Amino acid sequence: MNISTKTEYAVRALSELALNSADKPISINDICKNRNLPVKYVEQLFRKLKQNGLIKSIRGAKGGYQLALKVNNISLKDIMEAVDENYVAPFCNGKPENNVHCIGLPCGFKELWDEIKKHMEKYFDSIKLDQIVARL
Amino acid sequence: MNISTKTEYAVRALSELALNSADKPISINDICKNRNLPVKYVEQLFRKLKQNGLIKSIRGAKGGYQLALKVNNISLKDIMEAVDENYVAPFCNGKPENNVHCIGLPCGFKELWDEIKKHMEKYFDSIKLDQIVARL
DNA sequence: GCCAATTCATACTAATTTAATATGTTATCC
DNA sequence: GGATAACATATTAAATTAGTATGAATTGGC
Repeated sequence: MNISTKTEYAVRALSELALNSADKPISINDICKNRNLPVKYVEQLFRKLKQNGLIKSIRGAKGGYQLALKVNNISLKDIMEAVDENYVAPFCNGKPENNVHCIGLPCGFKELWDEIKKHMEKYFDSIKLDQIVARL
Repeated sequence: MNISTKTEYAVRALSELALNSADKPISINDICKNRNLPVKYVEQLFRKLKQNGLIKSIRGAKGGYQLALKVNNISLKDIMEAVDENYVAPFCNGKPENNVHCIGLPCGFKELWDEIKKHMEKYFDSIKLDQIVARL
């Protein structure tokens, strides 16, 4: 139960976008230079963020990335979901193959983990990028 | 960001204690037989749970474990904290050696992670063992 | 048209963490 | 004194995560 490096890097990089890409796109290279992040790793994260519609890209020289949505419309949940897909993944997901510990027993744990998951998603969804950036 | 196996196992095993150890202690062997958990692994978890004052033990034959506190006085947070110490551990903890990404920059991220951590702790602390057991 | 800058894509390696096992000691009941 | 069970530590195995390497496709500017 912790914030993954993926999430942390994504938040850092997206903050850079939020602050500096309003008029012209900013390249991963510049972002990583500014924020001291590993270029190739961030590239991977950005591909996922793009697939999830959080950012848009311009290819070729002078290209780079910009936010695809308003800063107040991108939540920490969106970021985590994009970059770290099962960011809330309890062990028992109710599927028999993952539930070897409850053989022959009624398993009341799935419900619990589901509830926790729902709570967390709601909470992370309430934290928006603009609030994050406002504090920097 | 997920519920670790450690936490899951601990909750399962403690549920067994909550249900079946009121009058006489129950051994790890029995718990693990009932709940299909790896004995030696659970032993390790129980040592930590004991160190943290959540359970008490009776050594020797006919020995075993019992809860050291009321079921409504043991929270999911207590369990996680005991068994999975940094169960909420964001990457940037404000210490310089973990904060290489903010060299020369004011780092506003620590605050954010701290706030998240506080929220989670409060939430997990609100979930007590009796509520968990009541659902099984 | 070509070169540099840049995104896009995949494969691979390294490091770290987590899960699980192995071995053995100590205490206690019968 | 033997069986049972907690206690303790070390080791191995598996899985995940972080990071690197390589290279193709796209585009702007000279």
